[in-house]
Amino acid sequence: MTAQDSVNINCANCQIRHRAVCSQCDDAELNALDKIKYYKSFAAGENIALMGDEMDFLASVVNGVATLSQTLEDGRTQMVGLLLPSDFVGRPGRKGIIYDIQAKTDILLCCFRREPFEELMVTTPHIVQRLLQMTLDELDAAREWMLVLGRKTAREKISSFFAIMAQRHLELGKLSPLDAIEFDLPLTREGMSNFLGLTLETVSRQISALKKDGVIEMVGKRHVCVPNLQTLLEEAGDDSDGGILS
Amino acid sequence: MTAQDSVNINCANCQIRHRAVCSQCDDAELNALDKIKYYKSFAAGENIALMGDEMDFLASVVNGVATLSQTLEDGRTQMVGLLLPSDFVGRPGRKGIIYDIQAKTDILLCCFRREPFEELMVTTPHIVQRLLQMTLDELDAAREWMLVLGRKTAREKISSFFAIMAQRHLELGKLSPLDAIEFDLPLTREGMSNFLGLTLETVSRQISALKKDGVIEMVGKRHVCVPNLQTLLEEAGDDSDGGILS
DNA sequence: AGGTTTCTTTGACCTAGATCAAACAAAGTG
DNA sequence: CACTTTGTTTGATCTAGGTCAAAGAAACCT
Repeated sequence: MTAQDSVNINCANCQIRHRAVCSQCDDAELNALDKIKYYKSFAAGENIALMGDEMDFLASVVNGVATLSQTLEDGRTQMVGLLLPSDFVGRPGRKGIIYDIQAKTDILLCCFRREPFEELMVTTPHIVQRLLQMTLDELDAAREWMLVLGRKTAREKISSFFAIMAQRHLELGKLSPLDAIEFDLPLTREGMSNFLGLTLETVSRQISALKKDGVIEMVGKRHVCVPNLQTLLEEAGDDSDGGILS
Repeated sequence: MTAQDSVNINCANCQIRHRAVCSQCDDAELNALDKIKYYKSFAAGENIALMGDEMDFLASVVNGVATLSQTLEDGRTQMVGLLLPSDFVGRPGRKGIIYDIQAKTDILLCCFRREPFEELMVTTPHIVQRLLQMTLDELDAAREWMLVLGRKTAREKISSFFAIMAQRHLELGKLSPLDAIEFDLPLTREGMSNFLGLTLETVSRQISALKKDGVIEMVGKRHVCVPNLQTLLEEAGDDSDGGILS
């Protein structure tokens, strides 16, 4: 009922067609997928699934943002995945959900019924191959994130998060890495604190500090402007290579 | 030259045959793999590959332990992977190594030449399918680890690490989860500190504390005895389900 | 417009774990 | 066997980030 009707969606005009799990499929394979798919949207804040649930579909995020998170008995929670457009939701071969999956903005999913999808995985190598690539990329991202969680200071953590957002934005957009980059934060301060293993107060303080030091500019609470990506990367600690125009 | 000659290794008597990347292969497929593989061993402490290297093989760990880790400019390092027997080393489709890979004990790898292995991946669905399963498992493990890094206390972190070791040991062994579990630590105190995002002093202190409280017993510096797994799991904070005999 | 509710910022204080330092233990070496 | 080297333990102190508290600020009601 949200973005779903604004565009009449189908594979031909799909925005994530070239990045999602179906990106390596030919027309016949796409056709097979089309038969087992349906669109479903969730409102911001809504739970897509909770730990312990069974999910009878797998999906691609078409637009919007969702998170995966884990919570300890006493309420401490850690985000373990950030699902952006083209990302895959759910695990083939296992119905049971082991993370909470929550929509952070209004979100539209392209859902595949589990049974026939898993059958397609056997007969359609392109799907498994693409899924393997995507999973390997997620694993790399998770490992980068582990470095952030385990070894970076609060300021470096916030900078790293902004850098991830900025770079995601760069990939999708058309701008040069030398321009200023602007984007909206998909998470509240609390969301960021759960992403980074901090408290929301520390997140707020570090954002204020980065603002004061001119590393970022804020328009309202959610809109960020990064005047110089290189400076931000240095603050994040993963400067490494001179890294221009990679 | 270590474990390699103690057993005359081949697929028929391979200890990891049923868990590794080749576990779903039939005889013909195994035969194709056999043609492109060779064994290679590394001594404890030796680097298998360093960040920036190119690796012209992919491999399964046959025996021994290796680690993946990332290091910041100023020397802070975070372990991001622990490679145990049957685990897969290297990323198909990317020669460039983005983590340091180091042998922590003497280790034996079953190496596949990259080019022909990647060709096999196209023609042999069983390999890609198994690799996808294994990668999804690693991703789950990485996410569990993110919760540890981001939200657990030092005591919980150490307990979690011991719990992982104990459970790995349970899987391979034949004992009941109600027995006492014994195993050797594959890492030094510093290794554990890099695994858990702590300093080695904190690791040492927390081990002493767990020992004093009877949660674990130590024989020498490296051999651990867990008299009661349930108690350890409670200390680790992931008690959750009553969890007997799962 | 007044009144919730939700999110954010900032201040004051405290503590878990880091840092600095020293002694000890075990293993390898000449 | 004395002598490094490498790993471990324990103590004393410090500090980054957590906790507790309160006051904005924005959005959403009715």
